[in-house]
Amino acid sequence: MEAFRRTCVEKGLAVTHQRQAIYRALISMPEHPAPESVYEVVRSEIPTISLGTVYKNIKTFLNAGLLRAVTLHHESLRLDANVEHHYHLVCTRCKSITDLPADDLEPIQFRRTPPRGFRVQNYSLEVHGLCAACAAS
Amino acid sequence: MEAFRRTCVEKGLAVTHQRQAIYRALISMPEHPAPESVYEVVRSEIPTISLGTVYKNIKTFLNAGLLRAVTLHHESLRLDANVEHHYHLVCTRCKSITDLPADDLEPIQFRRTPPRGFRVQNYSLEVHGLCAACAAS
DNA sequence: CTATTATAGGATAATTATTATCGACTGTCC
DNA sequence: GGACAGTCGATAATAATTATCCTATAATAG
Repeated sequence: MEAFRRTCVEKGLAVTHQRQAIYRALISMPEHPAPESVYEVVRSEIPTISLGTVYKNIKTFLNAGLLRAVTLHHESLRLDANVEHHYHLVCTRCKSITDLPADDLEPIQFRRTPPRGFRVQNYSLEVHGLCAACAAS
Repeated sequence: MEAFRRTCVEKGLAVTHQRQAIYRALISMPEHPAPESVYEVVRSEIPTISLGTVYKNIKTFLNAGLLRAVTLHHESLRLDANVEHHYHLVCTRCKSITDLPADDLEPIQFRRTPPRGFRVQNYSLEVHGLCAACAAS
């Protein structure tokens, strides 16, 4: 929480009551919540907060690196007609996706059994970075 | 394309003009398009097709396993306040997400340099399967 | 080959998630 | 303590997706 305040100051962000409540809610929620759920939690502390404020600050926190999105592609469904096992190269700048053959990487190996009785079916891996075009600029 | 027709018959899906055009568009698009882009391409072949039909059939294809979505979480932004490097266990049934410490897996190793001048920044890995609760039922 | 029927398509409205706008308010800095 | 920029809350607007409903067409039996 102290680190949060420090980062806000560094980035020139006002440390408001609402921002602190939103951030506190986020770190208390390990279930990777959607903005709507964060709103529910924050509202129990600040009943007058608006959903727009929650969205705005989540976006602010994402830009400040205080927070991460689980996927880079939540804005729209992206499709893959190649149902063979393979991975993806994703450009963090232009969001383009290209295929990466599975055997370009060493196979994924668990060091211990997955926790909490999770029954593994398969896995997906995205390599993030800059595509050639974006790296050039 | 023959395999497509066979799968349709197996799953009791009518092999319509529109479905074939949509599927043909999909396999011709390696850029992992959004439904809107697929619609644009199909429309050049069937100008009267409706966007709703494209959406409906994409969903049908996903259910039939003819197609895959790049991410399981496109319907809404999912947040992660833990900015340390770690992975995710994702339940394919209830879509719940739990953290998996990075050192539960052997480190990811490239066998060859990534293609197309891609400059790697980091990577994200999701292990898909059934959580304990969903596996029980 | 034609009739029948279930399924699918097209047009459109509705819903959901997210973003923008704008006047009022409040941290921050002097 | 007051000025100013940045933030908030309310609300409207937009974007993505889904549902509805009536018509058209693919599958299939005869």
